[in-house]
Amino acid sequence: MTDGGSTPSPLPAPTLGRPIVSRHIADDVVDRLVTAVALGLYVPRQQLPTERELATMLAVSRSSVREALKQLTASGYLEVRRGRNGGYFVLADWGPTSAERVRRHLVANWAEFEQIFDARTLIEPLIAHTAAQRRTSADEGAIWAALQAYLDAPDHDASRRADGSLHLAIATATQNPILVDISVDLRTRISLNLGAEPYTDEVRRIAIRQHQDLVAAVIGRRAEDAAAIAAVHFTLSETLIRALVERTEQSDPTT
Amino acid sequence: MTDGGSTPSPLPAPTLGRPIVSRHIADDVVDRLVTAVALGLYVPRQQLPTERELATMLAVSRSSVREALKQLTASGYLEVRRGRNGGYFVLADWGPTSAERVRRHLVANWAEFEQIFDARTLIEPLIAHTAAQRRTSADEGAIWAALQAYLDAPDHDASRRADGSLHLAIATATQNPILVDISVDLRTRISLNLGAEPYTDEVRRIAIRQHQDLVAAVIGRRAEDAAAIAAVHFTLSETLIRALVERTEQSDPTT
DNA sequence: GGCATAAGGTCCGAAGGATAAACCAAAATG
DNA sequence: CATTTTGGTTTATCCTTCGGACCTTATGCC
Repeated sequence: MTDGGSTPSPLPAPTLGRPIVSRHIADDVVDRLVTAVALGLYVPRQQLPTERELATMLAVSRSSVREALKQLTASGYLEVRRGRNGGYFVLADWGPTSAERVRRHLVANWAEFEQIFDARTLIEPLIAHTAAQRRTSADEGAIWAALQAYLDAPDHDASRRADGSLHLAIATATQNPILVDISVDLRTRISLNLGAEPYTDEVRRIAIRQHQDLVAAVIGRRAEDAAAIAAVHFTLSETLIRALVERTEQSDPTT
Repeated sequence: MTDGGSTPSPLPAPTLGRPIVSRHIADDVVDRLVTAVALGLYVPRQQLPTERELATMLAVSRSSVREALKQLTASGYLEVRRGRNGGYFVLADWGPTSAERVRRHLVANWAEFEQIFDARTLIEPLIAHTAAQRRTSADEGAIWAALQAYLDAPDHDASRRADGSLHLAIATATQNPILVDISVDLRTRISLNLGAEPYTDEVRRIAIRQHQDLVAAVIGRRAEDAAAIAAVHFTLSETLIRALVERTEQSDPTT
């Protein structure tokens, strides 16, 4: 951009940000579905609504839904079965399949991960703090139920799903939908890029204890404690990812 | 949170959220331009880039830019002059023109305002706190320059613009773009709905003092102080808006 | 076995957006 | 007065989306 010479300020070309890209409906549908699965709304082996149902639910044409499902199937996220009782099913091994792909994906988006984790360890304690201050008795019930569901989770997937519900219930207790959105957004951005947060059994034991403490603090209105526990708890995910990266980097340092 | 679906079924279909609506390119352009003006990138009486320039900058067709400019002109946000040295100019009295429209707009979006202000008074202190801890010497220079520009602002518009730059500089000092985005987003959502934050001269005196204190705390790495000052400072806007609503409600309680 | 059913798979045409390009009209500059 | 720079207009074309109609596959039930 050449200097016109008539502008008094040293900003001849005020940037308006990135170019506007026209997104297709199918891309929006993909985002919705990926987010839904990432948040545990649909779990592996579960069947999605039929194409026609999805089209109605999302108020888009079946063609657009089909385009989205086609992309997700091609990416290995979904499996399709034909005929009666057929439909689209969530696949178990979500996201990048090989360690190499995980590593490549992680390092490629490392800067973004750092930012997300950082923002999370800053904001989630604030959410926990606020939730402890503001939670209603209805929130108490929801949080307690979510914790119970988490403790009772029979398998890995159910546990991951319940984890999401629990944190959602706590965020909801802030009484502020914007904070809920931010929390969900941050978690989604991690889950979207990873397929899922890593979640070994050892980690689960630690998380169980932390979740119990966090719930106790929020319900007991001990805001400072809740914030502190949340700070530690959300550092856990970050530690895990870092360990995962280092592991995969060791196993395959080339390429 | 209202119940979206009214289907009598016992919740067999997990909700995927709101229907997907296809947004037009022109709407995106409108959002960009409104945001740019709301953030002070363009001030009243200033000329926007030409249609052809905007089309190139945003990587959309001139037709789409024209559609957006047409909407903004029809809404009273922009003025257009033809011929050489013509173009689109930002109008001075931005946003709803009559008090009645302000009032209607405010009460219609009141729930959202409450949420935004609440989230802001929670998050901005966190940002100030973090900025005080992490600010580099480069940030110090930028923040100091922004404060100077704010103090030197000759008129109302320049002051408002400098206010935005100052808070942007502080958010940037957190070293986390996600936090910057959140801060900008919250401010934009207020400015978008209001046209501008109210900004009387009396308020400006208070804000000047608060800005000086805030900058001193951030630069002095006094995180707790910075958070406390930010908490007070961002309450100011809320108080103002509430006063504005009550005033307009008094002046015209009907309709 | 055979048939109805419920799913995905395919195809087509209509309608509307978005784009690019050419051209018209107005106003300032020299 | 001619040139230039701006917005204003028109047109042709391509792509997306939609809403159907219809085909294919496989299950469940008689």
